[in-house]
Amino acid sequence: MNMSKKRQLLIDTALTLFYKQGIHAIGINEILTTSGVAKRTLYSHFASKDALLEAALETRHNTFMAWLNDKLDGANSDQHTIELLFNALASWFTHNEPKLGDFRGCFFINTSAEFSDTQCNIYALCQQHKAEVKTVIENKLQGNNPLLVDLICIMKEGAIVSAQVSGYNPKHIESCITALQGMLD
Amino acid sequence: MNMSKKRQLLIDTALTLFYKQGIHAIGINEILTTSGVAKRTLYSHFASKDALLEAALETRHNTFMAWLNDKLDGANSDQHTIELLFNALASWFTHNEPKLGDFRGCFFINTSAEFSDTQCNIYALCQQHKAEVKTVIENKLQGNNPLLVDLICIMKEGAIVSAQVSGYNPKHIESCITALQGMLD
DNA sequence: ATAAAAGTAGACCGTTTTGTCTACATTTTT
DNA sequence: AAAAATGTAGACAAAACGGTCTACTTTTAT
Repeated sequence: MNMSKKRQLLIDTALTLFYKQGIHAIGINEILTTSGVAKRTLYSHFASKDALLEAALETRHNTFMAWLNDKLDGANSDQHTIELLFNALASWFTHNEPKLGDFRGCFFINTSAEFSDTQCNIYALCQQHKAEVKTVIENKLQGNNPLLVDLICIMKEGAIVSAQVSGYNPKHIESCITALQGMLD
Repeated sequence: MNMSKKRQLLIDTALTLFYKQGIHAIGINEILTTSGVAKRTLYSHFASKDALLEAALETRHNTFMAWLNDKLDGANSDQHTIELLFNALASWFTHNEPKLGDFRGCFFINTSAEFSDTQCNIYALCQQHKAEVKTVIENKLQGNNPLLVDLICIMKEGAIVSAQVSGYNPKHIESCITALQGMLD
């Protein structure tokens, strides 16, 4: 059965460990001992480690999209949307978003960094995630302004990576908000 | 001897493979067979795989800084500096910068993604690299405008990551240049 | 109730991992 | 020229890797 409790436990455990430690740094056995599930069970649910990773990416995607939609909900102007978005990111960076877990960059960016084959399914899932996030932002904005959408997304990625590598800096978030809102006039 | 030809060959080979495939995805043995060097030789030069990686990060840092300085050289205005920077990035993304090798994101961002311990030396090297790049950009700009510097760096990271995950899009580069130049007034 | 099906546990397998060791070649010093 | 130090080669080792297999338990369907 696909909705097995163990199956979901495996996905959740894998996601947590993959996100926290990196994919190649985590072995199947560590996922099994952490979750308390047997190896045979894992391989009855998933064909391979990669298949488990794909399921984890899907789960993370759903979690993130729900979180993002929630955060952007109720915006009454583009100015407001930009503020909500980057304040949500700041909250994530400072480990105040329990739904997303302790911040260690973007799971999809990190995963892309570990997979060199841009043709593989895992890479495609990372791309898709980014495309869907962009669509959500696009739809939240009132006017049709592709340049603004691109900039918001680029600055979002830049803010995530900077927070991960160089550490969180509230000034960066403020800079992004100020710069983007300055483009609305 | 530290300047051994074999030593440098090992670093260069490791850098190429690590950058192209990811660090945990490449084993010591692959570096050895590719370079044609013996294992014992590697471990007389480097204490561990991590030590080799540190040397590779250092080499990459020097290469990148030389490339960046070269690209930004001769700018006669902040407007010009921004243009030179982002056009250089675009050229990198499209594999037209032989000094930097085939583009697969930023080696330091990718490396950070694979190492979870933010206290380890490897992470520190990634941070240092980003700080030094920021300093170079800062010094190229005429006025003292911390907000502008932060934004340039954030958009630079965002552009790199977007090009890696979602693919290169010339419009993104143009958007960055336009937005940043719009802030100079 | 019983039979079939699905889930579970963990020993096991071949490969690959990082790193060591012995034996030999080359270079440097005296 | 001889001796000491350094560099090189590749077999080797212990552990960890992803993945399979046999035996057993639990759930589901009739």
